[in-house]
Amino acid sequence: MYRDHNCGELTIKNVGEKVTLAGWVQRIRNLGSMKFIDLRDEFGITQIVISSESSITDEDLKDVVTECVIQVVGNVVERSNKNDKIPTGEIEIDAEKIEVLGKCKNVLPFEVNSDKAGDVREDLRLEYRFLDLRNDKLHQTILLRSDIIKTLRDKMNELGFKEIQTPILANSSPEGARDYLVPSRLHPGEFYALPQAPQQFKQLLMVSGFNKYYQIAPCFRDEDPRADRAPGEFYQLDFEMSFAEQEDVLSTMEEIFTTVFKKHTNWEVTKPPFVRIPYREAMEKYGIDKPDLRNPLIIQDATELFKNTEFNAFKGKTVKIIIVPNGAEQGRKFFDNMNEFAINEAGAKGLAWVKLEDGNYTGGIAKFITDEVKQGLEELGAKNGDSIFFIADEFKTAQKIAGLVRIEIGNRLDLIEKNVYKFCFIVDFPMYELSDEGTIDFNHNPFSMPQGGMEALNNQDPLDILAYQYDAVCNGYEVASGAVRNHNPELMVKAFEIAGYTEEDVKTKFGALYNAFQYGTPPHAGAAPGLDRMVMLIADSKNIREVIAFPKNKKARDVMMGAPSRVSKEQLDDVHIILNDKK
RNA sequence: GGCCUGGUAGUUCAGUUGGUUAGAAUGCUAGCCUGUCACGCUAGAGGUCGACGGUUCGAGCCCGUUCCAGGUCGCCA
Repeated sequence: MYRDHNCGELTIKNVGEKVTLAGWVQRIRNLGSMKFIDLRDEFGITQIVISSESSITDEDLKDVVTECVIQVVGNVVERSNKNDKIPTGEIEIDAEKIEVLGKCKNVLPFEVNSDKAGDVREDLRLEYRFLDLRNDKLHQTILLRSDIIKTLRDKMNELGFKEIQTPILANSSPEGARDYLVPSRLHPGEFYALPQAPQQFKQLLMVSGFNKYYQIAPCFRDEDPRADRAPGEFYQLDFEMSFAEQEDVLSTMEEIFTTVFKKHTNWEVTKPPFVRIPYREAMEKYGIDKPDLRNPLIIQDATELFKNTEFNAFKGKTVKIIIVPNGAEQGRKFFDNMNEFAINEAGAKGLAWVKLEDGNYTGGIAKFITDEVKQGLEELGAKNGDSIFFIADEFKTAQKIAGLVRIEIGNRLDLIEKNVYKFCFIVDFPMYELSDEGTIDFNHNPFSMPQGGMEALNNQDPLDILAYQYDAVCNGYEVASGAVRNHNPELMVKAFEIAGYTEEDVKTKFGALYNAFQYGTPPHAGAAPGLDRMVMLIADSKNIREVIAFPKNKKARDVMMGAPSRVSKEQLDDVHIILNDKK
């Protein structure tokens, strides 16, 4: 037996007991003839004391260094000096015997469990992730992730969902992100692909009559990462419901999100129903399809106001404005910095602004504000003491830049509401979009049901057709994406035809699904909340790698394990691969 | 792939206009210390200033190239 108690449970009630503890040496305080050791495990810290009367010699303590693993036998005694910062602070263990179970032979690459642990260079922390995970904050986040997964599973089961595993070795799908390929040994020249999502499998489960499916599903996409997007692999709470419409899925998500966020945080959580914002409205008001509703600023259109302007930069452009309440109190530097941001980070040509002070428009482009424009701006809500930013560009670009500027102003002026999770759904995504080459492309998910069905596909401008396609958004992060699926093979063929695919294409690329839909398919819909993002939000972390036990770095490399790596010639031969190393 | 920021003791950082031997904190090592809990005090070790090239009498600092890391855009059905 290595231990009979953990390091977080002994209290004043245990005084007099003889106990055996085991854990890591967090800190040694050597006062000469008397020594203290903070012994740590996942459950807490217990102080070990080696008194002057102890039979433990310095020789016995030779290998007892920071972060080694020891076993301690001793008696629980009441402390003369208590520590009210930790639950075990009223007692300590008077050590009789100390044995090193796991030596720490090497110099630590960084200080483990110090206040500064989170500031250490990230690539070093990733290389020694097993040490970094000893740090309490990160350690607790990974435990939190485990608890969240349990809450999700409990909730899904309670709602009648059944967890079903789908293949990891799947097939390459032509749409979407770049696939991770796995060469086949038995079939020379052929490849599996790791699934980007269990999309087709879960729809096939609906065809098979499974009423409600879910899975904590690993997804693999070979795309560049972001602070909120892990490279390579990530997890989704993937679910699908038969005989379901959009509202059935949205209310299910409301239930899931409020349950898990309320259980694991103290912050205020949006009460259902979450506001449903049509995609086009989101783009107009927030310039982005994942608006942070904690930010009170909104974008308004002022194109009409400036149609007769003398200001060349605005002529013939879409003009978006952001009115910043009490923004006039900001100094010149703030406006210069915002301008710099707009140009360098947002890709704007410039960022015009004015202040509204004592009834006058001052600064920036004030001289171009005519009486007519003044009146218009005031009708849009501008009042004394405000400042106004103007973004003029082509329609889509202006929207996008205004969106980025809105976020930046919110951050710089600290306008973001604190300690709250604000959820919304973005609905009515367009079915199609114009590609850079000017062709019609699927905007989002080719399996989504077009609103208006065959009628719409036949008669509407494809770019006007909306899909039953929705995202869940929380505090500016896309936390889920889903759709009512197109389960009608004829509709599917027509939908693909508009995007330039023939029926044959559909059959080759999505053969299983297309075929299955010929045999009686229930209408179905689903979504996939991102697990990593949820944990990130709940843990209030800015970086997705903080919520993953063994994350890859920005170049999708595992610097601890050394993946990816070269493999032997024999292994390559097995899978019929010859490397082209010339590049 | 583009852009932005960064790279100086084990770690986190400072380093003036280009000027003697590159500093601090922390960690580490040794010594002292009987109530510490981020113990304290004293001493010590520890540096290819990411790499390469250039300008200069002289480069951590200026210039060029390159590597690495993070952020961001592209990308992410």
